[in-house]
Order: sequence, then C-alpha cells, then structure tokens
Amino acid sequence: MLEIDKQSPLPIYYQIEAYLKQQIDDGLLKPGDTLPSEREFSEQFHVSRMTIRQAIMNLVNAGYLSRQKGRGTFVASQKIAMTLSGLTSFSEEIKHRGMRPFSRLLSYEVIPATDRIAQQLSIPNQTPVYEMKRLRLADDHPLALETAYIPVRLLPDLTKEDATGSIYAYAEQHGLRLKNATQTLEARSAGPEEAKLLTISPNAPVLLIDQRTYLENG
Amino acid sequence: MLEIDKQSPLPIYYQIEAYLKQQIDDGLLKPGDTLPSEREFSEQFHVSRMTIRQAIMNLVNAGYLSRQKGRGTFVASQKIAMTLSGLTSFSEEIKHRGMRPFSRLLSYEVIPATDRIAQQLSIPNQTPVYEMKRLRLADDHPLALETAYIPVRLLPDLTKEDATGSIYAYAEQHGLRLKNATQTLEARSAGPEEAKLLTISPNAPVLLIDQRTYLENG
DNA sequence: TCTATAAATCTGTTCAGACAACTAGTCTAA
DNA sequence: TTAGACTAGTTGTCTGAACAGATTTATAGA
Repeated sequence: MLEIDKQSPLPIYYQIEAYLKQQIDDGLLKPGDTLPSEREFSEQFHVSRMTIRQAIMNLVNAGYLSRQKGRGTFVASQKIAMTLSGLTSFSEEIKHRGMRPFSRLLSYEVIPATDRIAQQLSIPNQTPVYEMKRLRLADDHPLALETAYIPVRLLPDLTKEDATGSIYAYAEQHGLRLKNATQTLEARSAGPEEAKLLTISPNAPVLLIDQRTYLENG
Repeated sequence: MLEIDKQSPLPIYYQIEAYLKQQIDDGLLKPGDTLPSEREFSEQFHVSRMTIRQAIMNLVNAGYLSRQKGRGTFVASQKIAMTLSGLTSFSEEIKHRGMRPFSRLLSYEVIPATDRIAQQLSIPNQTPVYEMKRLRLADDHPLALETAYIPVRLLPDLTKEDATGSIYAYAEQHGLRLKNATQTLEARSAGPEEAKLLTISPNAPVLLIDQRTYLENG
C-alpha cells in the first residue's frame, strides 16, 4: 500500500503516478487489467478526484494506461510503442515547421481488406477499405510515401477529390472525433521503386513508420 | 476574435485549443511570443481558469507551447520536433516491454566541451562535461549505442560506478527534477565499428536518435 | 544611482462539488 | 422471449476558490 506524503515537496499526483508506474513495470498490474475507479482511488488516498485524474491522465499520455468513457481505466497493451498525445496530421506537422505541405495522390481504390490489413484494423476479413497511396512533399521536396487504409464504413462518401487534401480535416468535418495514434518505427533499406519516387538512391536507409489513428470510441 | 459556443457539443477547452493552434499555424502567433495569462484568457472567454489550463496543457504536450512557472506561456520554437510527454529512460522503456535491460559501459571520462557539444547543451565552451559511451542491451540482444554528455556542474560527484546504472534514477535521487525531452530522428548507415558492437552488417540502416533532456528549470 | 525589500503577477497544485455522456446490467411490459 | 425503459457506475467537462512557488516589477532607503 502506498503512503502519500502530503508534506513532501513532490506533488501528490506525482507520487501516485510513480506508484502506478511501478506497479505496471513490476507486473503487479498486467495489460488489460482494470484499475480502480477515480472515486475509489480518491477515497483510498484521501485526495480530490481531480488530483487522481491528473496522475492518471499523465500515464495515459505516456502510454501506460488507456481509458474509455463509461467503462473504466485499463493498463495499456505492451505493444503500444509510443503514444502521440498531440495527434498531428502530416499537414499540421509540416505547417508547424513553416514549410508548405503538398501531397500527390498516386492511387486510390476500394479493395476488400486482406488478412493482414483486417487484423491490424480489427475489422472482419474482406471488409471494403479505401487504399490510398500518396507521395508527401514539403516545399516540393519529396519527403515520404504513404499508404493509408480506411474502412469504407467510416467515411462512405469519400471521393477521389477529397483524398487529395487532408483526410484528418475531412474526417473531423464529417463528425468523426479522432482520439489518438500510435506509431512504431523501423529503419530499413529503400526498394528501387520507392527510391525513384523519393529521388534517393536505392538501398538508402529509410524510416518505416506505422501509424494508427483511432476514433474516440475506439 | 474567437466566439466560444457553450452550447456546442465540442468541449470549450477543445474550441480554445483549436483556436490557438490555428493562430500559431497561421503565423499570427510567432515562436517566442508570450501568450495572455490564464487569468486574462479566463476573463476574455468567460470560462474558468481550469478550462483554459486544459486547453493550454494539451498544446504544451503537443509541442505547440511551452510554459515557465512565474514567467508565462510562450509559443514553442519550431525546432522542437517531438516532445515526449512521458520522459521515459531507456531502462523504463525496456522494462515496460517486459525485457531485461542491461548496459555495458564502454568508456567514461571528463572532457572539456567541444564547440558542437557546448552549443547543443547551451553552456560555455570548454566547460567540463562527462562523456559516457554505453552499449545498450535488452535480454542480451544488442540494441543501441549511446553517447551521453552531461555537464559536470549538474552532477559533481558522479563516479564510474554510478554510470553503469540508470543516470536518470541517479539524477532524481540527487534532487534534480527532470522535465521533458525532445527527440529528433534520422536514418543512416552503420559504420564498421558500430556494426561490430551491435552485431549487424556494416552499412545496415540504423536509427540515429538525438535526445535532449531538460531539467525543470531549463 | 544603486541596492535590498516588498508587492504584483504568473503558473503549479489541490480541493469539493456539479452535471453530462456513456456503458452495462436489471427489470418490466408487450 | 424480447425489446425497451430504468438504474447504478464510470469517465468527461466545468466551476470557483485557495494557497504555494517562481519571476518580474515597483518601491523605499542608503
């Protein structure tokens, strides 16, 4: 049992945060486990609910926990490598750096989800999804190749023209509230086609980024 | 001027957040600019200070803003690539994935800061700094090469033995409260020596991570 | 003028309470 | 049996207040 020291120079939320992180790292709390509710924590530690929330929210941002309105707070899966708190789309990211973002649509079609895609998106096999390949540029400098898969069900009326702009902006305009994204990174060598599109030499090292964006309801 | 719609299904803090993000992306707020204080925002929008705080904290986590106790809130520099809200040290990160972290100290010495190091750490030239090279392993599998530079002034009593363990833990034990870190990523080819230590082939792509950790007071 | 003290201003932390929105289970009526 | 209403529990949002700690500005005294 944790003893909170209210006289400590360390903030209370910080002590609780460290305590929970320890429990997770030590395996006392396993991925998928449900945490006590905010009210229970509040009574257990004799502190305000807002203080508990601050500790929990920090751990959610750090990728240790996840929460769902009406259900509870859970220990996050180990697989989540890095949680981006600020969910920034490509366009936002580039603009933020003062460059002019641009993307060229290479291909756009609706295909049934393959095994791998269906599994990654947690949808049934063969579910129709949009497949969009785009070349990302910043100030006319090729920057990245992107292949995006989106279940058709989520955005039934998406057209080829919409796909030219920002998908994030389009989604938010149509009432989908985006929640967070996870990214995993991997470095590998560029294939010949990729190298050509990005105007780099074949076998030059490239960064492989797997980004998944979730809606607010999961 | 922003008009807050208190009837909107979108939370108030979210509206304010979007408004400020827009101002920054549009260049109306430039890096270094000071934002109005929380009290001023609070009066301007007729909402509670805590609501303002929630909007601002989200933007701080997303890397758009930075704040300093007693000074104010500022538009963050464009250079900040990605701010890790959860400041996780190497050991924490590996343990979180259920592996056994280990590090081998390759070299340890005190050297005067070179031009490049001094500039990066924002300290005067020739200031003595620790230089520690470490090979990082997870479950005996070589994972990363690390070269760390720390101003001697910050941790005057650091010994070679201390350097074998976690520097973060050591720093916190000695009263330094760490704040946040920025990481920039770059993919390049491995040199022959690096390849040998990491047991990979020369020229294999590796990930270059430049991580900077700041103390709470900067 | 210069310096040391005091006041004002700012962000950081904490509290107690209120209502909204969502989830899951129970109970009731068709 | 089943569809729908109800209810208890959970997180999400918001308020107004208070004090702490850091920084800057104003002030008074030498």
